[in-house]
Amino acid sequence: MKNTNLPSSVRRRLPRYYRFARELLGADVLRISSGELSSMMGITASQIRQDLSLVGEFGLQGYGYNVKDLYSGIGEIVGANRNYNTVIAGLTGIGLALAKHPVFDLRCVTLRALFDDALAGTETADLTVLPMSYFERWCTENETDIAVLAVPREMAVETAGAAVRAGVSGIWNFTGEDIRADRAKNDVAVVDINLHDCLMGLCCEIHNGGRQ
Amino acid sequence: MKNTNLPSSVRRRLPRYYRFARELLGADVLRISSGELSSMMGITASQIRQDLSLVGEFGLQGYGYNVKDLYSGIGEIVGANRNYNTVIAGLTGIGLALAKHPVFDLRCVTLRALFDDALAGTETADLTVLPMSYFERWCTENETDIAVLAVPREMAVETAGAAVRAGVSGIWNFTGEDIRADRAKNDVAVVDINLHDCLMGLCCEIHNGGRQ
DNA sequence: TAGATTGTTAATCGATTAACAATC
DNA sequence: TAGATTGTTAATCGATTAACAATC
Repeated sequence: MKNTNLPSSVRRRLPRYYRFARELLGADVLRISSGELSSMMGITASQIRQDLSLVGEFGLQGYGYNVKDLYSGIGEIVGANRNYNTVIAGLTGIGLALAKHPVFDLRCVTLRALFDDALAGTETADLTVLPMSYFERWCTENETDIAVLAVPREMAVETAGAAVRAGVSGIWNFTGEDIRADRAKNDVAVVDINLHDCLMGLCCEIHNGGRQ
Repeated sequence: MKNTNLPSSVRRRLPRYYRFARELLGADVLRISSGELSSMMGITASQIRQDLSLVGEFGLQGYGYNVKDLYSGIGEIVGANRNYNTVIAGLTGIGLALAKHPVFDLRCVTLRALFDDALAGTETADLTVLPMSYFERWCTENETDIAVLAVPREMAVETAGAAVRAGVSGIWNFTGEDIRADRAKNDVAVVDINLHDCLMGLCCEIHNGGRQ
């Protein structure tokens, strides 16, 4: 690891680099040049070299990047070697789909508990669903790292509050209500996924003539 | 409408402005200043004034912004007054959740058809699910604007190709495979939602000490 | 009029790209 | 050695912020 104080623009690209590195590794590719990676990823070779040089030192002049080093190097910065205990609150709609989604095959993320009143007591994804009233206490007692919020929008703020009080480190919010880091607490990372805004963004791109 | 050639940074923020304008309108707020909006949205008042002045002229010096004008003005640029015929391909997991999700209550987006082999013939969201083999022809014959891809990853490229051949204007891609505009066609807008990258991004933020 | 708040300009800041010397 | 490709610097480009005159 070279520089922990990466520009946020670079840090935001890391998960994608990491995915490509993993896929190359899975395909038994040993080395790759910035030029090849550039055409695979659709970004400039210059940007790739600039980014990767800030992240670490896995390149070899005249040769390219060693895929294995790339994968483990990015993994370290991205935090893929730790384990993140994760829970989902709300299983009506998106929550249930996420519980079964391959995204939770990520080695570093472990789904530990599911909360939903209507489905409490049933089994999903090898877990027994718990009622929402258990949410805050369970998260507090079980060192929860990530809370996925998929409750109805009206419950969003309340549930986010419970997650923060329970001491989670990150919130992945699908409720449609903005949670935002500044509303939570300084040391809680928040990613708001607003499907509404996102679809409207696509409409906007279409309306203004696609790519431009 | 003032300037169609908005910087993309501004255009990307429009859906969120639009959402806040709609909510203010729903709450019967008649006027709002950049300062008030700033604290609601968590961005600077300066950026709001800069952005909105590029978008149109709904501000009044000494008064603020007329919420109704704001809503209709942004709606026009964002393309909210048209109708987008939309289909979903793949109902295992995320696709089914999306079909039932309030995101499709957006007035300008109309869900017209659902495609899935396992569920073909059943009813969902007031529509009879069609088999995937009908996908391309149906989209061609029914002037489809947006195709939501939620098929298994292995089918992603094939299904995206079918959508492009059918002449859709936009693709909302949840498959986990990159589709990207440059892989599709110049006049097709693509929004890739990669849940995997997104969750890894949250892990990365947590690992590097939350917000910084 | 006085107070408030926009629209706009200029200054700053950060991100991307181009170019090339260093080096395997 | 010759060829290839990185790492890094400098140049460009774009986005954000600060400041204030214009104006309701």
